[in-house]
Amino acid sequence: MDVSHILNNLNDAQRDAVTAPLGNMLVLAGAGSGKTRVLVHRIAWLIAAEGLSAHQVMAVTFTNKAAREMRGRLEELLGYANRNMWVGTFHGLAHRLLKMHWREAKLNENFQILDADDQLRLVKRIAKQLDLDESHWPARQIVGFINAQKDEGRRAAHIDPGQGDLYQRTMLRAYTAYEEACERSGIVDFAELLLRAHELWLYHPELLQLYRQRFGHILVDEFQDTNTIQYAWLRVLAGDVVSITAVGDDDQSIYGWRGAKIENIQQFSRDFSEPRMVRLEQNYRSTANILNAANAVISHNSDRLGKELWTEGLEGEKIDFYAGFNEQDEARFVVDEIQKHVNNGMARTELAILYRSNAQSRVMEEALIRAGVPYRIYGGQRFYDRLEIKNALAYMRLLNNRHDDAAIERVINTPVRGIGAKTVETMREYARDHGCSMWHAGSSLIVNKHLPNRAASCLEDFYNLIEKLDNDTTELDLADIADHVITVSGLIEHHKKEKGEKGQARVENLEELVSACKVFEPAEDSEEERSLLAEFLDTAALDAGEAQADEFEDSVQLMTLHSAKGLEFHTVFMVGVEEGLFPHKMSISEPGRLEEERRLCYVGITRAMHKLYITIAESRRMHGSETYNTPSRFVKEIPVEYLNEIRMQAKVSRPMSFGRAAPSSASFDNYAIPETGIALGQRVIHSIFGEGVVLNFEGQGKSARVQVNFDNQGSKWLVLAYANLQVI
DNA sequence: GTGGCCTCTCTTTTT
DNA sequence: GAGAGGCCAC
Repeated sequence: MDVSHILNNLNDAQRDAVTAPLGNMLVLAGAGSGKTRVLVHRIAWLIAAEGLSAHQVMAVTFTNKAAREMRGRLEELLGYANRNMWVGTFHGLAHRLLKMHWREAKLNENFQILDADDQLRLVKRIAKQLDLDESHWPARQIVGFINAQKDEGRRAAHIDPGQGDLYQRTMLRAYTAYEEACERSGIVDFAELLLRAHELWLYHPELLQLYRQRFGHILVDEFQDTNTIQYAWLRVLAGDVVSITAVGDDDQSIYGWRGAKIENIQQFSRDFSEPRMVRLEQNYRSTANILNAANAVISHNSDRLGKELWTEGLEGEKIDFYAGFNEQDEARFVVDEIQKHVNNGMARTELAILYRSNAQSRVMEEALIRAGVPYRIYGGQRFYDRLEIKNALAYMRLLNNRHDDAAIERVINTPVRGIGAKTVETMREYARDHGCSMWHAGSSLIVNKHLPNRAASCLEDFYNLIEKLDNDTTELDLADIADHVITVSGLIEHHKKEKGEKGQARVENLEELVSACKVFEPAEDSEEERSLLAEFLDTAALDAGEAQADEFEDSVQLMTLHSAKGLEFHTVFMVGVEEGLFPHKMSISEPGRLEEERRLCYVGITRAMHKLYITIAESRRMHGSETYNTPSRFVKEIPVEYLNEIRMQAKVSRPMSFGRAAPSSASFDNYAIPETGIALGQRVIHSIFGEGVVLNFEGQGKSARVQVNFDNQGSKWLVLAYANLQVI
């Protein structure tokens, strides 16, 4: 077979990795060194040259986006779509296994996935049952504990209750109750997917045997992000039978907070026999300036495996640094620059705005909308995470599985139908006492007449509604089911009544859900026949639903630094690179977490191919109050020779007036800012042109910002606002 | 049981 | 600044 097309355009190191004989291999791949390329080409090589069938290859990634990308590139290279290949996220593959072997995993056939939001609600209810005071035992903390335990592969039963302090024992009680609740209603959270899949191997050697025989080779992307349970799952599956190609970069490990262990990279060499090591250090993505800046930043981390990226590429432009007066000004600068690039003919998809936290996207969005620039946001509030969508999905889940307590809790009284807290609490108690689901509890309560008449009849109406929905939709296709559900349940009506644009948007989202159902296609590789509804619900839980958006419109890309990993853009704007925001203030005090932030910065810088902008806002409104920020320490770690600081100087030569007391001649130098006592012009820190001018002044132990605009006639400067008097 | 109004809190990243 | 929870009047 001619395999030359698989090896064309690979450098020596890449070719080494691609053509390595079957066996364990660890590829340390720096940013932009062709990591995905190596993975995809290696799979093609294994099939073409090593004689594996697609059926025998498993490829694991972390995000659905990465999985889709890999599938797409494989199809391109192989020339056909691969239906048998197991390509997916850890969670997706675990889910697939559990669906196929639900009996062995001791699950209901219809088990549902509990997402983060529903998990938090469930834990809140449990904490209440256990009489745990919210202020002492925040539900978030309990969730954190439970997930951390699961990530380490520990069930409640594995933890010795005799050991530990009050904290441990309390957490353990909650964990135990939580496990029972999930068990009762047949729901499985994200971490549980991995844990159960691991236990499937441990408790069912015959299954393990089967899969060990089946898989000839496993490839793992982003290996530095594997956590304990994921590593264990791979380790057990592989045994000393199946070989693994692990690709990773310790400098890009950014999921420590989720239990990821960089150490797994070192562990790999110890656990897997005779691993071949390949280092990919030549960067094909970024210009030398960008790469040097990235190298300089990351070199401040200790405990690195050691790797220096180099490039044969051009030096390139310097990194532009811009300090905005506030977040509005920062956004305006970014959008102005974007428009310049677009006017020069650049595709908008080649421009990305990257930020530390989702909350920052809004200001950028508003500025883009004002300028009429199409954009697309990844992540953030996901489609399937929206309140109204989750409610609609909860109804659909009930059609699929009446015993899904999380779904019942969500919609039993949404829209309101006279089933109040009291009734629901009675149901919970009954369910707890009898170890049954809420649905079961409710019907028992009705039959045994344990409820006040009015409550009973309201509850009965709800049961009739669900049964009727189920009956009416058995013959319908997915989109019609969704349509039926949102109408008959009264959800549409409910949101129409909401005032303001919000209700309208929610109605539109619900309609969008119907459209999503219309175009939904089940995973091509279903090995068991399952209802389309069930498949849709699983997809909604595991996939963010980003594929819905029109991917092909030419739009500027907005996303968090985390979700940018693995992507590249011609021009990148890293915004809000301020101390306290990035690195985030929650991470500054712990050296380990600070280093993770720095790796995140490294990831951000290395997304840029040709041009990088770093911006900050000196003052930023966050959560309703103003904060004052200085450039991030990471900016200061970039040697100045790679930076170009953009500062605009205000040159004001016209007459101007300061509020009521208009000066007769114009110069900043001779006036004090009213009410502050600061003499203008003592020292202009910096200034910015926009609609008007914003000036920062400093002197006499104080600083101030003044916004100056033309008056209506455009002949006089007027001070519009002085802001943010600050003692320094 | 419902709905309006108040206060309080919590602020990161994702499957 | 938004969302959740508490409180109160109907």
